[in-house]
Amino acid sequence: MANLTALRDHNTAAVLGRIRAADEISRVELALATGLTAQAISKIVQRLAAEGLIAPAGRVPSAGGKPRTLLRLVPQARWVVGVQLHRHGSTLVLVDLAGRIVDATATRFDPSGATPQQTLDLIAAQVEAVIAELPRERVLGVGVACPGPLDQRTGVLHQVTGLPGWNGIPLRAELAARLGLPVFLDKDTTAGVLSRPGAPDRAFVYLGDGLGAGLVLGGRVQRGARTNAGEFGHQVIDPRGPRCACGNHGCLEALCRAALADGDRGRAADLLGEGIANLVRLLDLAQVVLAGDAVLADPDLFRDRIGAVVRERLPDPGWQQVGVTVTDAGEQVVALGAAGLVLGTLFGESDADGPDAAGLAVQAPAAQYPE
Amino acid sequence: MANLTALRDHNTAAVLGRIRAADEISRVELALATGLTAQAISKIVQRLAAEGLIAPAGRVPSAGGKPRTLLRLVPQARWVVGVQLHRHGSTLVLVDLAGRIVDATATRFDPSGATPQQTLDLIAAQVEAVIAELPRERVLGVGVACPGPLDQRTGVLHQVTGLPGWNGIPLRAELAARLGLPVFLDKDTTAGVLSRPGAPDRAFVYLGDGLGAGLVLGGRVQRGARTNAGEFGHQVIDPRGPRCACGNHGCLEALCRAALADGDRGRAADLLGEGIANLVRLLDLAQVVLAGDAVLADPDLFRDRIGAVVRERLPDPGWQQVGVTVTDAGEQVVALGAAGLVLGTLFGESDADGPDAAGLAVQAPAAQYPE
DNA sequence: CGACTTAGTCCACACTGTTGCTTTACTAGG
DNA sequence: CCTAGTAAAGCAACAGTGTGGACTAAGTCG
Repeated sequence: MANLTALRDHNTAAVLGRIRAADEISRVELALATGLTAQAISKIVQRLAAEGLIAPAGRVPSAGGKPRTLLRLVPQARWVVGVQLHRHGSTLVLVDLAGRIVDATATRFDPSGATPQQTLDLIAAQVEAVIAELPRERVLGVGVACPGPLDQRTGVLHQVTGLPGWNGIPLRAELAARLGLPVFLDKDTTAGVLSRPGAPDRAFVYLGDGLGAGLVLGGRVQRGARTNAGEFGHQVIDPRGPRCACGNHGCLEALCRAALADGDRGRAADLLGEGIANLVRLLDLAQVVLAGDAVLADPDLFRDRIGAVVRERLPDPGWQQVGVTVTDAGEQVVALGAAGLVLGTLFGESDADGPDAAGLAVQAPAAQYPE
Repeated sequence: MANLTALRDHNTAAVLGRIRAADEISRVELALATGLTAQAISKIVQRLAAEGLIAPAGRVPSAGGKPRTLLRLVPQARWVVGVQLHRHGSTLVLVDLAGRIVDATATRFDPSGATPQQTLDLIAAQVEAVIAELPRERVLGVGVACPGPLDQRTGVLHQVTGLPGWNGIPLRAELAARLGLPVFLDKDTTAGVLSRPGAPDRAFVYLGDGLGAGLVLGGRVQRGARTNAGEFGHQVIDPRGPRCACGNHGCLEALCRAALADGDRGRAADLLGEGIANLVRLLDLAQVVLAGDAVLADPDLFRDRIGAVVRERLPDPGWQQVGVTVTDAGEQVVALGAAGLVLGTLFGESDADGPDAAGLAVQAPAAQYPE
């Protein structure tokens, strides 16, 4: 997969990604940013405009010549559905090209009280409901986020935590067959890191029932050899600490939950800060986004204390530029991130390249396309 | 940078990479592996053969038709020099296309006893000596590995540990000017992970004076926002542990060194195993390569105990496939990895794409090319 | 108003990988 | 030995990519 079509798609995605990142940008700046010639940008922009994805948006004051024409996304040109499936129900969001949540539904139900097939029927019905008013050809696809472990490449669930009976369910194929739309599946934390565009090296840290992380490294999602990267909570921070459900002692997750159980959010934040500082140094990250019930209960405290620990642990001024923030999407982060799985294919943030170094391997398609 | 030239280079590198990985491979298999058509492979192979990089190597028994022609690298077609610069001197290796060390020199000297300029002159002379007999146009370049921190993108050293006076030295440019060859610079641990081809998600863990890691994730080197990823040793494993030089308590590095100081290699291995298990789960790695003086002092012990800890900590059978080995390159790993920095550009393992998600950003060149 | 500057496009072009067909080189069967 | 069948590899024409040079559009400035 590295022919002329791939080249075009790659460049097109890069241009779209730049436009999204800049909100408004001129052709000249696009040429500069991508390294392509003005002529190539001109062609690509024409194609995108013909597809309705972008449109001119005013002009920049001239600097002694013809003024630059600003371009921007047409948010309503395409739509994407993001689904979070968790132990207590589902959350759906309808998202436009600009990444704005246009519609949302949260349903509480007990997935273990029904067969997976029934639950899939329910999810499919929910998706249909949310896109009912839209021209179907403008719906790019559906992203689904689940607790792991799962196989992102094949779209099959494994022993999903708290959902017995789902082991081996080919969720992606099942849903694609029901909907007739492209479906993407990934871990909830991995989806979370795609909830908003961000730095090329960043982490999404989710402290809820469990503790997990999603990683974007070198501008691409890190999924790992078995697409289950992000096990952040079970690192041993204190071998004499309390026993964790995973069998070890003093896992970061166990320590944080113990602190939260004591009502001591400050301690939980400090502990989490230690783990995040380790993470930042290991991977040289520029940005950390926090989320999860526990964090959302007191966002400022977590942001400030974790930021403080990170600054303390990374004294070198060169490292000071680590942005620690709490997600602005609240409880919809993961569903929004699931939508991001689909949008990423358009904007070039997902690693459509697959596992191969050179991006040329024969690859399992990242999405299930209906036949 | 994503034009036809880039496309060709990308495919060429992918084909070369496949040939290296397979040792011997036919055109048909190359087409299958890369997804390119047989015709495209035919053209690329012709070009590579014309450049002398590959040559036919026998045939596969026919299965009822024209037999497949096997292709393989011509190891002597190109050469690469790898340099490790450390606190006590330098190690040089001359490496052929197959990654074999053809010549090697290790020199002990005190870099702090001379000006950086003098040391650079010395290194340049050593490189010249090792390539003296070779046709210069067949020397692809020189890779240099240093302790961090440094800026890989600009090729400038920062406050290198143990080498005062080197802060701000543009090592890459200086050396390229002296040699008239492309020069690549990177952290020693990052170089180490490129010492041999390996899994797309792997780590190189070096336990010597310090403790660091090099990471290849999703088939690309993880360098991070400031190209200083790999700070593996200063994760806090035990907050009540001994004080570390970095100011924190109970860093993995401090604990390991304390164990080694006690003569207790087993404890050091177990501790390191914990850290590595955390790493494997966080990034979902398939392979871990161990190196460093401490490990080489008793390779089997480290391999076996770390392997055992990893298997114990990752009980899910899906995770069992983590290969833990000790490098076969001994004390020359880092220098060999420095050579790998150069070879990677040929075989498509390095991330020539730079930090941008789509690989299209205007980028600082990864190598310094002489003018 | 005219000279100048910058943005953006038209057109011919070089070069990529692809498609359809042919040649090469072997096995199998009479 | 000959013929049919099969698979690998190359040839030639082609579609589509980004590029380079010339040209047009739309401003500023003196």
